[in-house]
Amino acid sequence: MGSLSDYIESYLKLLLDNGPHDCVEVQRRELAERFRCAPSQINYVLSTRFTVERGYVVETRRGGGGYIRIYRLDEEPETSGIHMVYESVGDAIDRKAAEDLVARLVDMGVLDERDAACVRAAVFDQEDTEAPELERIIRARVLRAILMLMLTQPPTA
Amino acid sequence: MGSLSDYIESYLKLLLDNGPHDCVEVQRRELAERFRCAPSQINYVLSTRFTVERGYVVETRRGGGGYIRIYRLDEEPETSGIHMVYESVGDAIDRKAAEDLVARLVDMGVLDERDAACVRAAVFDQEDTEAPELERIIRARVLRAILMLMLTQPPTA
DNA sequence: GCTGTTTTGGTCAGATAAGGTCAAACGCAT
DNA sequence: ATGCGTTTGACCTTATCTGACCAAAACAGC
Repeated sequence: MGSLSDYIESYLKLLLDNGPHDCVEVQRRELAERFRCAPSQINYVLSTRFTVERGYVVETRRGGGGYIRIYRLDEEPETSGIHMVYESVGDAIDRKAAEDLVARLVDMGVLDERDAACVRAAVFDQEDTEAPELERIIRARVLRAILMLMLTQPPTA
Repeated sequence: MGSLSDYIESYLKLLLDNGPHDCVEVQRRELAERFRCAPSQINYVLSTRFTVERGYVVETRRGGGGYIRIYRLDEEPETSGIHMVYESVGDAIDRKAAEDLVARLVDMGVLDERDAACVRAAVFDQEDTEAPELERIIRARVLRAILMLMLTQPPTA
């Protein structure tokens, strides 16, 4: 306990605790200056401590007026569907495994029927192409991305 | 949301929202003065945010009494959203065209922000693979499938 | 009707202002 | 001395903004 990364981490969590929302917006450059470190240090902190598995979502924008926005998710990461998605979806996944995952998420009550239908439209109701392995890889990516978004931003929220 | 371009964009959309028609007329120089920027900044905003793909048509005239007129293309909701999806999404589609379509559907009010975010997660926030053409084909299929579902089964319905 | 001047807007290359990536160096505990 | 988490720096990508120069439309005086 005492590394620069730890300090940056606590600083950001402090901002989250004190702010009115579960969200903070900072600038990489400004943060790096405040802590007198290389800007890429900030990326290191984000990628090791503010991951989805730990209950955070990070959103960024480049260019003039760029920013880094950190959202804190309210669920317990362990029990949530998020954890399951990370466990079940690897680099590649076949249709059946994907369908099973969606069914389980619906069962758990973390995914509603409409969301499930969207996911099915996006990843199952698709013809096969001539590149089955690439297809499994793309399916995994799309599935993970869309489920992550749905779970981190539930409907009506 | 903090860049000058963003402010100019919202200002113009505000004028469109408050005006009696789906059309607004401004002067480039006057706008540039209001926002204290180079006149060409206005062209930048127009060319990045008020494109046909996003549902706007811009008409200009030079010389004394010159103007910049922005029309917001207004389609009938519901049915035409579906129509647009069929028009815009062919056998294959690149990222930019897909993004523009989604932005336009949001603008039209037939797709809410969360659905849009899901679609973006599914089709844009994806790394490139080594098979770009196949990727464009899969993107088109996924995009069409998911948008059709979302439009035919709107949230809260 | 011409012609030149003024008033607009258009274009495009380059500057500026973010943030991202990755490999190598560092440093401490085992 | 090796391994892992940390830290840095060089280089890249994206988004925005400006300025110099160009083009068209209107207008004024002939």
